[in-house]
Amino acid sequence: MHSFTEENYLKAIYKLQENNEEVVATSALAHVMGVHAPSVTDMLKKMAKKKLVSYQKSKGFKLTEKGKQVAVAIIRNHRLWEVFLVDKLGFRWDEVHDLAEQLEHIHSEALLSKLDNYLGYPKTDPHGDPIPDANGILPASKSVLLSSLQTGSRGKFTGVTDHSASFLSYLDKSGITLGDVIKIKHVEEYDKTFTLQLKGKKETIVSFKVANSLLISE
Amino acid sequence: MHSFTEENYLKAIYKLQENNEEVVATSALAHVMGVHAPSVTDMLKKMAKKKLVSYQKSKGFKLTEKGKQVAVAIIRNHRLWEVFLVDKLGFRWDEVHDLAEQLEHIHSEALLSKLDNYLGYPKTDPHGDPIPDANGILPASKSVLLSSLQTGSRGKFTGVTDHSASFLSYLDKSGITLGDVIKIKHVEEYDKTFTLQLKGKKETIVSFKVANSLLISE
DNA sequence: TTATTAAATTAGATTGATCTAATTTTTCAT
DNA sequence: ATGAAAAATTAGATCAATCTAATTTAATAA
Repeated sequence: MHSFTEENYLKAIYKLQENNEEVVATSALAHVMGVHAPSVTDMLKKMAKKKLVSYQKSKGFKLTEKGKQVAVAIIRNHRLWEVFLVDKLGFRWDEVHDLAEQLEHIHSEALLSKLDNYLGYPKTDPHGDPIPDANGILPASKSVLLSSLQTGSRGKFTGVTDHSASFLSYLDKSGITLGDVIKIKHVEEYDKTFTLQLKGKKETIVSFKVANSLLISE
Repeated sequence: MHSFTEENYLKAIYKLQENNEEVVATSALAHVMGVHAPSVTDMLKKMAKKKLVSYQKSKGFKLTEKGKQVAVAIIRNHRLWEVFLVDKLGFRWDEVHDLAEQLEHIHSEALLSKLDNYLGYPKTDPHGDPIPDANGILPASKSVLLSSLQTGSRGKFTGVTDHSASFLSYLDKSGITLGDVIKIKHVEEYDKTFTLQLKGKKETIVSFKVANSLLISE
């Protein structure tokens, strides 16, 4: 099948494409992969030969349908393993990313389908990210950034855009938990600090940086 | 840490040593690893540099204490994952080997210790093989081959020496299950065919080849 | 004990993934 | 529209793991 390295490239390209549907730049990919640009060029040529990416010299590249399928399958693996690690083994949500990065490369349809069943066909991972189904269909999310909302609006906290352990444990410490209903009490003009009302808790003040990493639904 | 390849070499050397405490031959290791002899020589030099094996040119080699520790840790991983796959995910005992070969290379003390706890600190894997504890201690087994026993003896079926899927599913088909108490009714002089009495079942006849792959305790 | 066979090692190549340094292509601001 | 800066690619090396072919070392059988 594909090497771990190839799979990691595919995942990275997928995530870079997610934002805007544009082609991806060599330098951007090199940056997220933590390698130097010529390594990316080399790898892209190999993957282009396998029809995983469409690539035109010096013009950027994007995943083919086949490449997208592989990327989504790996993301499915990653997120299902994260659910396992948190729900079954008792890891915290800020501990599971690196482990899932290893587990996501286990190649077995049978394993993933049994795991999915064992976990009760979860729809989202511990960070609120949607889990693609076995056919690679990813439910479209209608969430928006808390930072884009105005005073008085309310919604449910359903995901994060920053998955770093430091941000996640900051949220734990602040008592902001996935699924909480949040109401915006006030937005400070000067520095865009948000004052939040969490159901059943006292008011919490968070910076713009934090508000800009929280996804809100409904 | 160590590469998957190195870990697989260590595991293979460990298994070859297990039988007799002698040094291992390059050709034997090449055979079980499915590579050609010069690859083994190269790899051994690398591993000798890392003090994982002691190696004297053209004289064979054996694991150092350090090498043994790594090998046992991988075997622990492998067997714990097999328990997970069978007990939690519902795989059959003849399906789990290849999957566990992938899972055993996940590097995380924390993961393994949580998995061990989640599984209830099992002592043996689904094939009856003992699981080393977190310190790498492997309980000595006192089992013997069924083929070495005489008519009239009885004991509990606690393990196999042939782990192939074909042998395991043959046992399923024949109704011979791990934990069964087996009594030897008769051993045919001519071809060493064994007639067995399984508790609560009718008599079963198995070939010497089969009797020679069943481990009996007590 | 010595010649033959078997096993192990060395030599030299290959493949995948990476690097640095040099070169080419693209972008973009004047 | 053209020249400087940025981005991408090519060229040439390196490292890990493997190979084949050639050579050396060890085992063994007459």
